[in-house]
Amino acid sequence: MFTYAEENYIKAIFHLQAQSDKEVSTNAIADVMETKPSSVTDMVQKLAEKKVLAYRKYKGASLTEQGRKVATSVIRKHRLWEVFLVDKLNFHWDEVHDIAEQLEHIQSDELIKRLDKFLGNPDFDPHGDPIPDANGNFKKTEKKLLSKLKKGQRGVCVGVKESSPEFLQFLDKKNISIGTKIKVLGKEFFDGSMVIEVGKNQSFISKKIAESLYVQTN
Amino acid sequence: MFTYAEENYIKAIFHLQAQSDKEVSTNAIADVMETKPSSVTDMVQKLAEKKVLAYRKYKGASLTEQGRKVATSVIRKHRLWEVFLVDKLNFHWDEVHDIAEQLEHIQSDELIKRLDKFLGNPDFDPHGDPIPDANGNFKKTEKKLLSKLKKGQRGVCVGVKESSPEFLQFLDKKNISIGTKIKVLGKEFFDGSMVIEVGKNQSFISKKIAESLYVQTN
DNA sequence: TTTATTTTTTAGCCTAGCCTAAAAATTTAA
DNA sequence: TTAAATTTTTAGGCTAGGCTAAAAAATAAA
Ligand SMILES: [Mn+2]
Ligand SMILES: [Mn+2]
Ligand SMILES: [Mn+2]
Ligand SMILES: [Mn+2]
Repeated sequence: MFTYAEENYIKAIFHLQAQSDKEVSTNAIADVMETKPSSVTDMVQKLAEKKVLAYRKYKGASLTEQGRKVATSVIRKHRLWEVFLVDKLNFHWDEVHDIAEQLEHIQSDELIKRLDKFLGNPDFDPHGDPIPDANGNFKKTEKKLLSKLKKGQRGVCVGVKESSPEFLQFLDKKNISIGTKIKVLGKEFFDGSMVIEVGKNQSFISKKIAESLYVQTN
Repeated sequence: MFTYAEENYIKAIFHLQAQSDKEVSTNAIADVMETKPSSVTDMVQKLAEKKVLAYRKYKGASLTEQGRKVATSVIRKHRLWEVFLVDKLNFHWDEVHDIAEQLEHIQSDELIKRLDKFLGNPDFDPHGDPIPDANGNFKKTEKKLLSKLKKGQRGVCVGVKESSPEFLQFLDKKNISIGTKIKVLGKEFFDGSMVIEVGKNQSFISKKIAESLYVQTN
């Protein structure tokens, strides 16, 4: 139905819209797709003809319901495969993204149905990102950025905002992973840095890090 | 390194050479690839430049050592994924080929290493075809066509020469699968048909079928 | 409210992989 | 050993998905 390139564009636009919700600019898409704006214009015009997005010249693109359906399907596949790689093949969470980028394009509804079952119908991927169901619905959770916590508050790490290998490896060094309990021991107003307790140890965390970690408080 | 199309051509040429060993003709390749001979000429010329095959105008193509390496790697992946689909996701053996055609192109040595281990380092795929090791070596077996058996001889089904869903579903109806014990009760000289014993039942088998089933005698 | 800058689109070109039609080489038949 | 049939290659064209350079529109600055 859709080529790999088309699926990747649709997915990228979905993620961009998740941030701002408005129409997505040509340049923004070119940025995340690592292509030139002129190539993006070509592609969004084709995707508009295919009815997966609405496109207004000089204004931008926004996915139609059909487009959202395609996007969530690809995202569902990506995240299920990541669970497979970590849970079944014992990959580390910083190694799975690139392989999942390939696997997400494999076409077979039956395969995904069975994979989902085989994995125990997981709700979250190894980075704490929610896995949409077959209808494209995400389970809502009340996670917040670690940076929002006040001194003395506790939270459980439930996700990462960015899942680059570099950042994930940094978290490993700090002994932080999904499920880790974190307590804010101190917070520096001036630069937003924090001192946190992880297990029996305490760590210094910059603002940048505190803004890349999702926690759940209860 | 190689595109999907290139990998598919290389794999097809490998399989054609496995039959005859000589140079493979343009038409033969076009046939199995379901493309036109002119497209094949284009592609083999490109693959010759990439050193995966030797090509002599009007004579045909034959894989180099490098080409064989690529082919066996793709075949290894295809068959390992088929094992995964059948053993882990409970697909039936007639459903897995098309999905494996996609999965065989996923690029990650580490993935295949781990998948192989996860599956228990299988030697054969669900159709009885040998899975080459990481160096491209196939385990030799002394299988023969069921049609070679004489009246009274027994054998165990170890493979199918052709694995189209239609044929596999036909075998299901006859209660034949990998590991099934078969005894030749009668053989018709005139048309090569056979009467065989499968479990407690007996079946009539045409020559075409008897020439599509591999058995091992001991 | 002009002018300058930035963003976006258009025009034209490229490669991969396919196609058809025609030419050339090879093989088979007479 | 010529003629006919088949196989293979070449020539030219098409679509997908990129690119650069130039034009046009939108936005920001003066
Ligand atoms: Mn990922
Ligand atoms: Mn993820
Ligand atoms: Mn197969
Ligand atoms: Mn097989």
